[in-house]
Amino acid sequence: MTNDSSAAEFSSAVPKERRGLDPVDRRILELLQADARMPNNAIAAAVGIAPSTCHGRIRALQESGVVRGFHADVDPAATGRGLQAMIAIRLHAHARSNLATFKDYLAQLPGVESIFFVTGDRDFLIHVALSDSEALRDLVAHNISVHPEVAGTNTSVIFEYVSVRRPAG
Amino acid sequence: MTNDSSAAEFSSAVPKERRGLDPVDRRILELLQADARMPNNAIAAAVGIAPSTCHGRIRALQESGVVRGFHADVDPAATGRGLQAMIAIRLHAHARSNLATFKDYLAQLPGVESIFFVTGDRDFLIHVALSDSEALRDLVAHNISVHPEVAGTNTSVIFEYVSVRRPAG
DNA sequence: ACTGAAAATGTCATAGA
DNA sequence: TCTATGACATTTTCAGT
Repeated sequence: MTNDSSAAEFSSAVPKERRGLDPVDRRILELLQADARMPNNAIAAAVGIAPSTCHGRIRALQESGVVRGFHADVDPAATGRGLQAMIAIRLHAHARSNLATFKDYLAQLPGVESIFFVTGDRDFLIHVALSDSEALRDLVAHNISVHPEVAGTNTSVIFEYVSVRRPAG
Repeated sequence: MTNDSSAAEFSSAVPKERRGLDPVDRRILELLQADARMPNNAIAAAVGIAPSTCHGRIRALQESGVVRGFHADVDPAATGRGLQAMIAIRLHAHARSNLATFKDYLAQLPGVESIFFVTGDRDFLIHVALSDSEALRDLVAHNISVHPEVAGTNTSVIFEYVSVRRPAG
């Protein structure tokens, strides 16, 4: 299993946080991405290590920030927000100094699912999920367009949104 | 199994799938969105119902499709994909009949995190996470732009991506 | 819908490779 | 340092009420 050469000494002494992830770690991550509620011992069996070792690895992955959290994927339509849109926002040139503040403002708006701060002809893209077109119009008209830093917006309705989950490999 | 109280009969006989969500259900959903690994009995205590009842509600929410799954949030940078981008894709007018096929093609490409099928001047927006700019260039040049159905692409690098989690309310 | 018991699971301490 | 085994605490699950 382990070789007895002196080189092995060095490689195993390196802390895990500073190295790349093991194949085993990557496999654990894939399984947890597919199902965050998969039991620890089932994960251990799937990747071929002991449950306690697996538990320690998962804990290390969380504490090192590789795993940022575990979240339920809730259907927006089921909670009364069946209309999704992508709103592109362009800011005035002089307003680009305090982008963090504007980002926090966007995060507080109702229905905002995610925020992309991008290069190119637009500054922000925000993905929103709202009850209906009236709520979308209100959001853009009353909360975004009127903002003094906003130079312009461009709203696209989302017909379909797919979050791609990669299979184990 | 059957109770003899006529009043309780009516209120409990309504199937949960056809009604709107209870305030208790909504609270459970919020907690699970914040932390999918929160223990059932902790959720039950937080929302003020018995663990068995809470467990039944969570199972019903899953089976009715309100909860689509539980997923680990893994930092893309930690798995060697530190460069994120949003690629806008415009299709040829004649190619818009088989959008589902093209969507499946996109979903199979490496690094694709999510796909937005939108209205407006673009047809698709895809959020990708890749190792470096070379991988991004390869993806656009060799896998997207060359596709016969693609009329044009527009790539924006993502400086920051924030997934907004709404607090309990 | 609640309570309590049994089964399954998660967690931690200790020890070996 | 990584891994494995076993004891213990917690949680899930299912019975009855």
